[in-house]
Amino acid sequence: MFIELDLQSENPLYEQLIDRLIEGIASGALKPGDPLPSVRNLAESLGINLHTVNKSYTLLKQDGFLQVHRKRGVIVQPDAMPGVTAEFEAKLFRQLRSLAAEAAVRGMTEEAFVNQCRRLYGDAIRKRGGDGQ
Amino acid sequence: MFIELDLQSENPLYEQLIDRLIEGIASGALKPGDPLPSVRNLAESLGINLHTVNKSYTLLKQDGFLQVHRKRGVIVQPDAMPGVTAEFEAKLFRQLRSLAAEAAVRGMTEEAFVNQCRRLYGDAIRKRGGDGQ
Amino acid sequence: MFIELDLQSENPLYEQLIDRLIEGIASGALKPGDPLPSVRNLAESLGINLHTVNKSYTLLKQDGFLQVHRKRGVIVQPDAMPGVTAEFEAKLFRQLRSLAAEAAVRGMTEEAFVNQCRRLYGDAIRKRGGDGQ
Amino acid sequence: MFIELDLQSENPLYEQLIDRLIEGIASGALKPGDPLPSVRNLAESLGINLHTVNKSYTLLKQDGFLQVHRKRGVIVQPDAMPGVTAEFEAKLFRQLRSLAAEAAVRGMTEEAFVNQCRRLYGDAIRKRGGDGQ
DNA sequence: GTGGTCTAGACCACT
DNA sequence: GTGGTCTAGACCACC
Repeated sequence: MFIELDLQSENPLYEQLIDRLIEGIASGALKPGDPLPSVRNLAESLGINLHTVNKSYTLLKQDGFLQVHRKRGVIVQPDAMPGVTAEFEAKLFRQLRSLAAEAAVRGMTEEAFVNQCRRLYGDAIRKRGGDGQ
Repeated sequence: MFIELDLQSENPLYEQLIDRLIEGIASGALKPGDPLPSVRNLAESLGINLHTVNKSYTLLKQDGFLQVHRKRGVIVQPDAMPGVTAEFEAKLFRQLRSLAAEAAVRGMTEEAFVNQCRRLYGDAIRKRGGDGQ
Repeated sequence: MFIELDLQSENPLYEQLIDRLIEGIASGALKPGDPLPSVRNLAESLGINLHTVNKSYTLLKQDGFLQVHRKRGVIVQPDAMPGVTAEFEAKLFRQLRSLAAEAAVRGMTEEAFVNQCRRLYGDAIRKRGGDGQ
Repeated sequence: MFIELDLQSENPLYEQLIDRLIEGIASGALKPGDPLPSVRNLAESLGINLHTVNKSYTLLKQDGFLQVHRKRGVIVQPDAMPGVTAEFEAKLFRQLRSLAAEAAVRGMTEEAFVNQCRRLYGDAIRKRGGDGQ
């Protein structure tokens, strides 16, 4: 799990971190039950503040992607991952609609757009069953 | 062009307005050369601040989606729309990667995800050749 | 809305504030659509930190009790309040079970316990339709 | 007395254990004078730290629910259980007020709320006179 | 040592 | 002026 954050991005750090962690779960680099670094460790290794990491963890916990175990610290959800909720569908709809419209206006064909979607989904799960590093 | 903005959204109003306008262009509701309402008019009819509309127009002009004519006011780009720039590709990549990863983790299959992408692209251009009002 | 927090309580301040605000909504002191003090104002008038108030507001927003309006600031949910979710039922179950067991062991009769429950529910909604102060 | 603790709960383990033991007394599974497992045994069978069990026992002893006999070890209070103290009344008041308010806001009727209270009280004492194992 | 909470002070985007 | 984000430093409860 090498995580890099873009300090210049318009996206807040805690959201970038959330994205990287979900991508890690999708790719299999982070497997159900795997321990995550402590808030302090991760903050230090990323060069950001402890509270920022804590916010990411807390939000991921609220959504069911992580669990906070009394003794084991923070771990990847070992039971069922959250499914496709209405909230996620709404978010997916909103963001895809906006991206699709701009792609169309810019002259990207449906096939080019759809292929990109397919490619990135494939990339996301590429390492599934892999080594975890 | 009925435009609705969500005052409770986390997305800033000016971005929502940009999205709606690009969607209007994609769908054909706004055609190249079509005049847009004046900043003042649109602001009033949407019930938002004049500066907010102005910001949206300015950004769309910078990206080449709109033109400001001395007398005709703001119009939809009558010449070539901006193409698929590196910037847009990067944005598309970033957002799709994040959405795809979350979709995968939530158990959405590749086909379901890709179909949703295709459907929304189709929706975006559905009215092309239509009346535009 | 006179709110008092117990700085000595074992309950965190942000939870106490959440409780007081929900009680305010239940009693009718806070009506749907009513504006809430700004984060800074409330923090100052309560003598606590701005971030603590912010945390309470954020959690109440996530649960659907409050809305954050672009222009109007934070307001009480003007549409439908969140209903009896599975999460709330679980929380209610857990806490009531524990309280009921201890009450029983301490010799409180079922009628005494139930009456207390009824009385506090009545208290909670007592001012409904009242003046709002 | 099958006790299960939730390692992911926000409630500390020692509080969960206290709750389970009081529920055991309420239901009759634990009768006045009954011996409790030693700190060491219980800790091992629950898979938690010895100090955690010790803390629960100590607090229950302080409140009068348990006694520590020189030779018989820890036993359930054989004489009069602690009654309805001012402290307990205050705790009951605080927690019920908060739950009742949230229930009301979420649209739970007084009857539904009170019925749930009555049901859980009934559940708590259901096994009284039963076998205790 | 862990996460949770609170305080303090600062900057920014949005309206 | 509003909420949102980030940093910094501190204390505490739990294990």
